[in-house]
Amino acid sequence: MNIFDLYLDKILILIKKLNKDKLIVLPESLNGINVDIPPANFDCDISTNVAMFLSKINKKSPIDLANFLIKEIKKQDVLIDSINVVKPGFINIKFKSEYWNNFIKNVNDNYINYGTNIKEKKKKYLIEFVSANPTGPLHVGHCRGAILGDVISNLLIFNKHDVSKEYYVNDYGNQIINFTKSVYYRIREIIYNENFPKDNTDLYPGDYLIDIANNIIKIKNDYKFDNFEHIAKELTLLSVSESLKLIKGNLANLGIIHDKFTSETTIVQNKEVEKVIENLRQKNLIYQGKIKAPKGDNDRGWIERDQLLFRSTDFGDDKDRALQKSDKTWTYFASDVAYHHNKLERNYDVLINILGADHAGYIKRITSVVEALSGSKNKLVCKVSQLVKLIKEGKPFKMSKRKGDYITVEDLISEVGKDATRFIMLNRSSDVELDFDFSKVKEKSKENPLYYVQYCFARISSVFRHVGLDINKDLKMKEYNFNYSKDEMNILKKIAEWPKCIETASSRLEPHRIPIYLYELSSEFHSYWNMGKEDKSKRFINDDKKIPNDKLVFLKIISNVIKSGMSIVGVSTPEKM
RNA sequence: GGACCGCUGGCCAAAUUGGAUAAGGCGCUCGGCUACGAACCGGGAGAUUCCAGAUUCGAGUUCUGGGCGGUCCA
Repeated sequence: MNIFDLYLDKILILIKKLNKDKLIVLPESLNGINVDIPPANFDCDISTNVAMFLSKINKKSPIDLANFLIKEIKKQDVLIDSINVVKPGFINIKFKSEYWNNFIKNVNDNYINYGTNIKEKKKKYLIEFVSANPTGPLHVGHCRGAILGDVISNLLIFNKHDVSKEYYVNDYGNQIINFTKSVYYRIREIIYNENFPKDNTDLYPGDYLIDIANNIIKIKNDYKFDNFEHIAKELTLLSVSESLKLIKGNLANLGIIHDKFTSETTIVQNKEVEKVIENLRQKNLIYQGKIKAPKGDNDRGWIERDQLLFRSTDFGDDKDRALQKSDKTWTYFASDVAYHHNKLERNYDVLINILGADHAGYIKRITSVVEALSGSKNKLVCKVSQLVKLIKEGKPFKMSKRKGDYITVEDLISEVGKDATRFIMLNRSSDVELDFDFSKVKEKSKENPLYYVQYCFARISSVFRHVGLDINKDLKMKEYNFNYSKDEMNILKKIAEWPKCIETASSRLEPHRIPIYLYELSSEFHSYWNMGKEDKSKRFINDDKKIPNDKLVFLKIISNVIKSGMSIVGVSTPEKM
């Protein structure tokens, strides 16, 4: 129940009728007329710009047109308490308490789905996120995109879409060979007491490799591990599988479970790369050619090579992209093209990729390919999360996988906790770099906005506890004829904004709006709570140790919205803290 | 050289997607627990929204040009 959308529909019907009656003129498109939340300092519930929008075409001043329109609006809506025209031409409407009682009843009766966007057409989504190389456990840098992807999934699911969460495993190529070699040397270190070649910078030095090595030795106790080439294939499979175990464990600790893991090796072995290239060739989008050196880069010794290229410039990319290296092996891009073709063949309405800022340059070429293969520009949506700037003891901290010098997801969770990690990573627009001061977050965990919202829920729970009611049970009300105070109305109006928050967050893939909304709602609630110290009428429990029905419903719908918001964010709402 | 992201009080930042007097937090400052939980609240100081143009009833938001920071470019 989105009261803003509902009222917009009403207004659209009205102006169409007025147009039919030749009382006003309408432009071709009515996009731009909206019904919104008025600023806090106006004593009204909703606000519309309809008069300003129509003023020009009607050759009337917004104010005059608004004055005409408010008479018509008032005629057809008996639940309006007051309606007036303000400065540039806004129409502000305040509803009678009957309207709000209906609203509250509706919200309370359907609280599980309150906020769900019922107008949205149900779609099948495939969302790919994390997809970190399977060469070790996840570190803090992976965290943000992981949480972003997971919460976007939750949002889409909340809006009743069909969502499949997928992880693309890059288990093919040089990185993986080096990784497997590293495991091999660790195994030899354990069995034969040989030193791990620490000066070989191609290898991965991290200690977790020792655990992986030990696990593999247990599984393959009949192996001698005396010739890398002989066992490379099997050792690769084992190493990747062990590494994925670590990663899945990390993700599970963050509260993230993917539906499917797709292996790059499998894509390549099934000849899917050849198939998709043939497909593109038939569309005349493939050719043998050379890429020009980037300008201003002449001093780095650019050699022009003859390569198999995809015409991504046809789709707005700034250069065509290589599918095959000069040694005829496929590029990373080529297998990714095949992977996206694979996704497309599985018939989703929308594909979403969550990428880190360091891969943003990759977006144009991959969206180009998907457009080429699917014929649709909006089939693939890429969402970039900007980097997390790590700060340790006041100084920027550069992580290096090579040196084994990085903060893992496990470190983070054991220090800060899953819930706080999720909330912090989400509390900011993904377009903005995030300063993550490791030591500060540890110290100040109590200042974390997570606790602020959780505390709000805990306070409400405590009221329920005091009067012997269960906050988790449905609240049945026979009658809704309450008269809420102005302070209470402000909070209820905030509750009315919830569906709008969900809609924007979901349509724009901006889940950070949810923690921000929850914080604002909590803030208004805490403020109201404290009023009870000075003014007994604002307390929930009265002198008879009972709670009046109006206050009970009031608390219940607030707690429901917090609970449902927090579950989208993927964090808990404890009843006691 | 190009692409993408950002630029809003001392610091971190939000902004109903073009709306009304630009939120909130940290820090600073003054105040509030004999409690439905102070992990909270109230008051105060602090702004030319990087610069210059343009679009219009109206620009932090759109467009053009420029500046700074970040990320990336077989």
